[in-house]
Amino acid sequence: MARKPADQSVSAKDIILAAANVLHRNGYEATTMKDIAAEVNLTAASLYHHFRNKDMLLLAVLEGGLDLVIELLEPLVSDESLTYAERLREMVKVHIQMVTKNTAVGAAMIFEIRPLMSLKTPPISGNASSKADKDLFIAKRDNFFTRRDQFEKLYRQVVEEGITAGEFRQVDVPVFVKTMLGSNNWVAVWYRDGGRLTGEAVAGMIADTFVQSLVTP
Amino acid sequence: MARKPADQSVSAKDIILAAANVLHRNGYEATTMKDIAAEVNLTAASLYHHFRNKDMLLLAVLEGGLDLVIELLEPLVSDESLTYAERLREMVKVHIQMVTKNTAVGAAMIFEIRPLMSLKTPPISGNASSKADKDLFIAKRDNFFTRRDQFEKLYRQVVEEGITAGEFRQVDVPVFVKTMLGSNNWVAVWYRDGGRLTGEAVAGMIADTFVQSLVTP
DNA sequence: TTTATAATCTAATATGCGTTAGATTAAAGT
DNA sequence: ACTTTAATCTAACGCATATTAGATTATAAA
Repeated sequence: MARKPADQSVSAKDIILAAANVLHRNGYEATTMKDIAAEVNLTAASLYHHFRNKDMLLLAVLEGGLDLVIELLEPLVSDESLTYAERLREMVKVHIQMVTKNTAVGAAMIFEIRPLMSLKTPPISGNASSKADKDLFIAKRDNFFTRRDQFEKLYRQVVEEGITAGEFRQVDVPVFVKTMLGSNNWVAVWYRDGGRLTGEAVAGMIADTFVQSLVTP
Repeated sequence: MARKPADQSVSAKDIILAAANVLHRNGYEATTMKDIAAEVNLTAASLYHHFRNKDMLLLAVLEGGLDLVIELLEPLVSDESLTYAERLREMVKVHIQMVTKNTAVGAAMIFEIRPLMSLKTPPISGNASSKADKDLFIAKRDNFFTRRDQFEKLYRQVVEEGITAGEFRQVDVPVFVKTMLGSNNWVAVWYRDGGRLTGEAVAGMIADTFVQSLVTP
């Protein structure tokens, strides 16, 4: 059928990974197809063999990152062998370590949301294929936001149940969770590999901060 | 000498304010000179009468926002009539209310940092004036980051002194402060006017979260 | 009233970027 | 061997954008 040789042939996954790196470095709008291509030694045009257009590629990055965190957090939410405080601590630790280690996750969490929100002014002509592309993009984008809500809901659930169980003090759950998410996501902004602290150490400290706040005797 | 008539003539401050709004809506790279100009009923070209170029204009926005928060936080840091917990609570409240009310502050705090970090590849020719512009930009940018450090230092000081005074538990101050900043800044991302809670209410809740965490008996 | 200058506009330039078209290369299947 | 098809390239197109040049308008100072 096809092709999958030695040094030629870069997989879609490779491209997604490269895009994640560039996204993390430069942000959404400042990331060019050329930049991404260069990261895998291709030309910009070649990327279109793997992805319909730029938005689709970047969306793939965000989806991948988000799916990864959700996959790791989900089992913790309902791990009956842990107290709610322990569940929350583990979640924060996993979340932050993903953000520091996996650039796609970092990208998915920060900065990249707004450009997706508003589908820019429809270019010009009612080109047939571009109309279909746009619909596909919108569908995928909506799906991304839905997953994002699911992600946030994981945190809410643990906090809510912890309150009900009397383990946590009463807080406004949506705001408290967003407060946590802000801190966790922000790590992607300031954390640098090889700095004073490891990602794990940072994760532990931030987990402590919120658990301490919640579990006041 | 000059001119400053009725309905013509838009001040630099007006333009900065407009730019702040657009920045807050669209992010750095997605903000065009045309967008900004439209917000004050001018053409893009007219903006160049007030600012040397786009970077300078946007930098003016960020500077303005940052200066404003610093100005408001500074007196709280050393207000001897307040406990450290009270100082911290007030700082968080002021910070968040600025972020929700003043688009320039929100812009200065989030999203807009990375594009400034890396001065993109020098366009092409060694145009004389553009070289000078670039130097000026770099100088102003460095100054911005310096102010940003000062801002962060305000928080560090209060936390440090609170620990020394025995009012707060022992924490890693740099990480704790960045954790707070993440939460506070993140508010600019999710807060919407007219939502379930006022900016003030949100500010109070987030302030509680961190004070509770710090002042565990 | 004249003059200087601030503030704005219209028009043009140049460049970077996303994207498309078409040719080329290399492997897999037959 | 031959054919098909995946993966890539080179070249080109079109568009939006930042920026510049030059003309125009309006006001303050003389």
